[in-house]
Amino acid sequence: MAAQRKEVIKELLDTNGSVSLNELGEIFPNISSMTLRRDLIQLENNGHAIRILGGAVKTNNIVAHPGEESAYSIRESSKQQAKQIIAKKASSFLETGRSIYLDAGSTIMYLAKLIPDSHFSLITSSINIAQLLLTKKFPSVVVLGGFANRNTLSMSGPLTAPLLDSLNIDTAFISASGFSKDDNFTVSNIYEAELKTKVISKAKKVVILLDSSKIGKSLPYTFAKLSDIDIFLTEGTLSDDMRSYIEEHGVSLE
Amino acid sequence: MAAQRKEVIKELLDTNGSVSLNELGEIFPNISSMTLRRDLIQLENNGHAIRILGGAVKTNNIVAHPGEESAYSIRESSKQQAKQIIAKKASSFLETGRSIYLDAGSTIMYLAKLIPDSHFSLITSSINIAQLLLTKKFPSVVVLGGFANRNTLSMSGPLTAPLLDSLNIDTAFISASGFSKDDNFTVSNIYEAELKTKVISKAKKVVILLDSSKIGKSLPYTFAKLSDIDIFLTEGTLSDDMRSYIEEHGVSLE
DNA sequence: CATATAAATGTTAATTTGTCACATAAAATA
DNA sequence: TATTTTATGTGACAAATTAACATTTATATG
Repeated sequence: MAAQRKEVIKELLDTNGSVSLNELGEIFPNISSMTLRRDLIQLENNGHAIRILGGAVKTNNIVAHPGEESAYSIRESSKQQAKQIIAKKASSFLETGRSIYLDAGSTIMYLAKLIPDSHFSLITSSINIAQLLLTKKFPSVVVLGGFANRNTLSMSGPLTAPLLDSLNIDTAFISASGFSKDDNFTVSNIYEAELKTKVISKAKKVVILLDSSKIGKSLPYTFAKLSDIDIFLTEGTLSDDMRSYIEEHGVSLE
Repeated sequence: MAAQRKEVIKELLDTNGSVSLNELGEIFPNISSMTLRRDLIQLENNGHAIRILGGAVKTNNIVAHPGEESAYSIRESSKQQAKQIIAKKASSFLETGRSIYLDAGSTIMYLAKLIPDSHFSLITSSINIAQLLLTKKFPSVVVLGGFANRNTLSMSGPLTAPLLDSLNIDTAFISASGFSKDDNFTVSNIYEAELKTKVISKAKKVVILLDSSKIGKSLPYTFAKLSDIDIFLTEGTLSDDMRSYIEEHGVSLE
């Protein structure tokens, strides 16, 4: 079947960076070269590849996030939508020419996708986000090094802090795993908490992105109190109680 | 003159994103198409372009696979096997418990795939390799931060060096874009050259991985001389001349 | 300065790759 | 079932690329 064949070709492109028509001919012995050629033409038209003599090579096509392709439960997909809404709100705080910190996390990933291809100085500790940002032409991208965490695909720990010392941050977009009245912004990993704290202390403006499912939750490590941040973005409707609590602390809530 | 012509072609590539041989033929009416072709081949070898049917396109339009310059060319895809052979050889130098540096580059990517899921301390400047390593359960992974390069998907530059100061390296696996008698190990990017030099100076044992197509080529920046390295891995058969030259310098050749 | 050597360029034929137009088969739709 | 639409196959032809060799131009070097 055609669609399946194209999937295989796309995967080959992803893993090897390129495919030759000869290879394809060996993989699909009873498909004519003309058809394989046409497959590549399609991939080229879709922007997945560009054809070169004898085959094709992959273009700016990134596998953005873990599980992007796979089917989501309705519940999960509604979260995705929430994250996109939040990312959209956050994008209005982007200013060309500024130095911007992008935290790890899928909400921030959506924001990263919305960043226009223009002259920003982008700083991130996330491997995935770095990879996405590098598909753009203009922004400069600095990746914070350090110990890499398998779960978050981001760096933190003692090696990371020194790098930050020589960087200035205009706006930091930060995510959290929990927000509660008692503990405010929390995560489950102490190194990531330390990093976020440090970034927040350096940033002129701090924007928190938090989907409403995380509100009311508390995890082991607090990295910031309400007074440390400037803008709180979420998608749902908060209780009046929570809303006034946040705004009382001088935080702009959207 | 040749150099000037290549400059013009490079500019054309930069401004238009692509050039066709027909265009070039009109711009340089008294230069044979063969020569123009050879110019494009050079640009491809230097990583500035990739050739397509009838011309070439700029590489920055294409996003990267780990690796050096011409990793995208179909003509290189035949080298994948060579790279795997080299990676296989290199894997015999892996020792559990050691601190290992993995350079950026597709040959090293193959090596990364061969690393057993066990307790290594792995250090890398490559985003792709980091991502691959993080799929394993046991090794600890440190990513070097710094300015990210769109083409190689790896970090280098002034922010990167300080991170290395606090790390020890038992064995460093390094790739190069060229090796020649005159210049020894070369790459096309000065920051990457600096990083490799620094890594080599810190490593107790240095293993170079180089597929034979790169032998005899020279790029702008030398990052190491033969005397700096311990083991030279390649797949093809070298000329007796080259072989003895390498071994005379006390380098183990496999 | 002359000559040897290397590097760059030109020429051509053979080979490879690509395109086009049309035929056929398969799938979708009415 | 008939009718479109879509996907695939075929082969002749055009175009681009390669490879091998010839020629020119630059560069050493005695």
